[in-house]
Amino acid sequence: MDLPRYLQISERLTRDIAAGILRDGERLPPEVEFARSLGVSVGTLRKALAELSARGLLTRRQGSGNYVRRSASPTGIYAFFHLELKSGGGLPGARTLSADLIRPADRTDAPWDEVWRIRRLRLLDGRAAALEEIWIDAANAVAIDAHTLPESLYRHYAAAFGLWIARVEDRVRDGTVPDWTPPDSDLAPGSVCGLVLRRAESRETRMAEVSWTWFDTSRVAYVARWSEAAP
Amino acid sequence: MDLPRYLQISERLTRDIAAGILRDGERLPPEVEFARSLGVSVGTLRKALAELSARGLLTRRQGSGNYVRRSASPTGIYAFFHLELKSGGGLPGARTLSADLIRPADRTDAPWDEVWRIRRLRLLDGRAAALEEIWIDAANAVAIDAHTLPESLYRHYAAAFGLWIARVEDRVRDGTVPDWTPPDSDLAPGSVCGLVLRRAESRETRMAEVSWTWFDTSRVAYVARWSEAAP
DNA sequence: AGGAATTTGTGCGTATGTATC
DNA sequence: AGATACATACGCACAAATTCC
Repeated sequence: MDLPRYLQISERLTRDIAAGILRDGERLPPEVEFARSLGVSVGTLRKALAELSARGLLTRRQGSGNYVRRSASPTGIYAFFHLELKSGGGLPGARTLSADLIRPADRTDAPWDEVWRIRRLRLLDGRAAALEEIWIDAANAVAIDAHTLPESLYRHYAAAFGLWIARVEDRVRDGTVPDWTPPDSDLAPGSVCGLVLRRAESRETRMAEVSWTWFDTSRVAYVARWSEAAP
Repeated sequence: MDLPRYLQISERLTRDIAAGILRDGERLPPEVEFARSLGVSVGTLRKALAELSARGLLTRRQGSGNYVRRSASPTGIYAFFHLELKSGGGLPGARTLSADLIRPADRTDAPWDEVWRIRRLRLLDGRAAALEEIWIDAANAVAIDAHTLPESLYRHYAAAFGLWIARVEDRVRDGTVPDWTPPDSDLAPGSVCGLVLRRAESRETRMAEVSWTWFDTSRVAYVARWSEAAP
């Protein structure tokens, strides 16, 4: 699968930023010169830079230059996991509880006939923070074994099937305690605050659905950050 | 204030979508034809359409056409207003309750010495949905009169002072009922669900701070949407 | 202070590839 | 298979912001 050249460039720059080859605040070469050294037209390079700018990894300043913004960069894998410790951040982790192939015929809003239902305990700094339930369209997935599931499902699916998260919709709403309880966790199921719903799509096909129920609202919060370029 | 032509076009289309002139699912004319009728080049039109697509108001399908997506649409000016009707969408509006110049010395986390405190009732489809409190750094603002405040503070400030929202952080947390009550509204102050905090920045200087307290969680929800390009 | 050089922003046009109908 | 429509890519000219001398 040949990616378009502008995406090849933006991806390479993304890796360079993540790897520290391009440092925070560093200025890229002027566009004409940079484009020539990359062997593409200025327009193509500009489209790649616009990508990075939209992702917040780059600041483009007219008359000045393009500057790397490593600080504002989401950590990639966890970019769409919006639960954080109130004390700030927290390293996300996951522990798989179960993975079953089920037919959710009883739910009227079920998007597919047959799904893999994965239930995980999400951790922040090693401590239980939320319950996670993932539905993956069985028609587009592959056999899943709870014992071999890696911590980062995102990376696993990206590598194995070329899937990626194209769009996400968070919806915080009144919570209801799920009817499945996590084993040996110190969660207090009475203190549910909200529910976040997240969808992963590939092109036009919705392939997965995720929902979180988080507990202990005194410690864990929903935090979302947005960026926009100047008008 | 002369906006670039591609922004003029995207803004006009945004208004047309919000106003219902362009209906959900409707297909726009082919790009060449549309561009000609607008009197711009195809490239300029494409840049406008890319704007709308990034905002989620448009689905662009290669070989097929451009389709309006009203359902998933933040209306541009309201792109950072993340409260919606649970039934989907809802046209945002605002009614100013008060605008005062105060010195919040009592609050230890007050970011500035003197601020304009604007209190507004936010509406969805004309019905009260949330209370909004805005703090604007008085040193960087201009005298404010509650009676002449336009509905869209964002557009007002963008036009008058060249300010824009550069970054936003939403933080949903346990709510406390504000100590100021809205006049003649049918809100039920007992059903507070959460609090959203939003900051507007200009370059590196934080200049404003916004918080919402929304009521009636059976009707209004917090909804956030995200997009990411393929890896 | 001011003007020239540099650098990105906007806008136009065209050719070709690729998905859809 | 052919026509249609969007995606990618190239190149150029001028505007606007910044930087530098």
